[in-house]
Amino acid sequence: MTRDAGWATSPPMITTRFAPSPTGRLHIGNLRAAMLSWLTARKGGGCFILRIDDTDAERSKEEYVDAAKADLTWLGLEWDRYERQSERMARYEAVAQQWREMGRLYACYETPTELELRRKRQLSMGKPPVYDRSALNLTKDQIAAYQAEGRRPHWRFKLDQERVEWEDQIRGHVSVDCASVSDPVLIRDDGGFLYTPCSVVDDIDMEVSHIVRGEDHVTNTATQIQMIRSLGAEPPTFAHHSLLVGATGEALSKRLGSLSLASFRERGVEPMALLSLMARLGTSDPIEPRRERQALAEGFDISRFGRAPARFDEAEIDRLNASILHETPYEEVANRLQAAGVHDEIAEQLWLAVRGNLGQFADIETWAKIVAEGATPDIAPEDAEFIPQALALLPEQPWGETAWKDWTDKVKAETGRKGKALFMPLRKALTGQERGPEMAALMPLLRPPKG
RNA sequence: GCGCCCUUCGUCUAGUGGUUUAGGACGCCGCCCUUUCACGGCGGUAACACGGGUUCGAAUCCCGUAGGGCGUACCA
Repeated sequence: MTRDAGWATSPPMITTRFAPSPTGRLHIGNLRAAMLSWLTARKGGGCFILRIDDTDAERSKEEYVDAAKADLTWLGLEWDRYERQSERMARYEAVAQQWREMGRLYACYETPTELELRRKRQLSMGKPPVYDRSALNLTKDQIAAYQAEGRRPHWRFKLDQERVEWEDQIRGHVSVDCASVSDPVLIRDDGGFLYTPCSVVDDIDMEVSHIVRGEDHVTNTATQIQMIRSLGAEPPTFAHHSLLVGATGEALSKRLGSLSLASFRERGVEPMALLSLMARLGTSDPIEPRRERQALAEGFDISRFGRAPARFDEAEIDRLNASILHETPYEEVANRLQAAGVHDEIAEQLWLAVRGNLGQFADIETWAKIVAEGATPDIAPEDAEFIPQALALLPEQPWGETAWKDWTDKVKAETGRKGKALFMPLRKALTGQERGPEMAALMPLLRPPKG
């Protein structure tokens, strides 16, 4: 598929896809693949496909399909097109038949146990555990015997024993020798299609131009390129990103449960904190807190990602989360404040006074409560006499902009206290907290403490 | 076991033989702001995994060692 300059007056449309299998919740590793695919499409004004890889009827669950959509929607990673592989079985069947006719797909009768044994034997002899293609040499009688036994065949794609090479947008020049790769099983003995053929057929049919996925697919890519070419199509552009590892460098697969997107949501993480990290982690570009998805797409360049595994540190999320909150204007959270039960009359003032001290949005509730009900004062033993004395000097309500200064000036004059010894006890008496917003800004919203 | 990939400040990384006293971001530390903490602003600290080569000269090239990731499925 070569394009001449005259025809390609506009750049070719970029199409990417994210293809999760609904066998579990989406986790942070999935997000990396989804996010990079989404950004690749969005940056070029292209098309992002959400494709549910649900060909395995046994393990796929509808609840996970819904959950994946909910997770992506929560993050704002909207898709332009939605596909389900389970609805395309007839198409895969047709391609399989085409491959059979071409002699590229052949029936095998080994059981999983037999294959396992054979691999072990090869390993113990110091040989790579590559399928030996013995099914290709089966006689008619042997096949008949297997069938009489009730064995159903599984089907393998016959690889050309050649070196497959491509220019990967992240990994550079990649070369895989297919002579050292087993012919991939495409169809199981129960007739079910595996991931590989469906993916290949879909990517061709849906005109996917850029496949962005984890490096665990690098070897697959070689076999997929052969399949794509066997169908007369041109392989798309590939970008295989490194996988994430934990904060201490351990493989992330061990703790994916605690790293589900749902768990981040439940913990009160802002979607943009997650996206800000994922869009830049692994590049040398600064990981900046962003509130706009499009801003992330504009500075995005897939080729800036490195090949080394990147550490995912949850503390980074918390920092980004806080920074994002600190600079979020009132208009963007007005609805959420209302939902949190903050009175409209004070919502904006409260937000502007308190946002700089929030680690997560829900922290606003603490301050809303203090403002609405008054705080339970926190009085250190050494301030037991000082606080009642100071409270007696509190100005008349309503407290205005100068209330804090008026009060502290007065208390200072009466008691001779100054500096931290003056301000900290007053802060703790009024808010019950030892850290918090600028008191001058907060005081007009406060009321005298309880008790 | 074998194959592929990776290893620069605590973290993400720039760097493709001299322009490097190895750059940036985050963290950390300090200072400033605030007659308090936090928030914010400014500045500083800090690294080429190890061992051999090649070269006038190596973070950069080669070999080896160690460590890590991935693959080697009738998973994706």
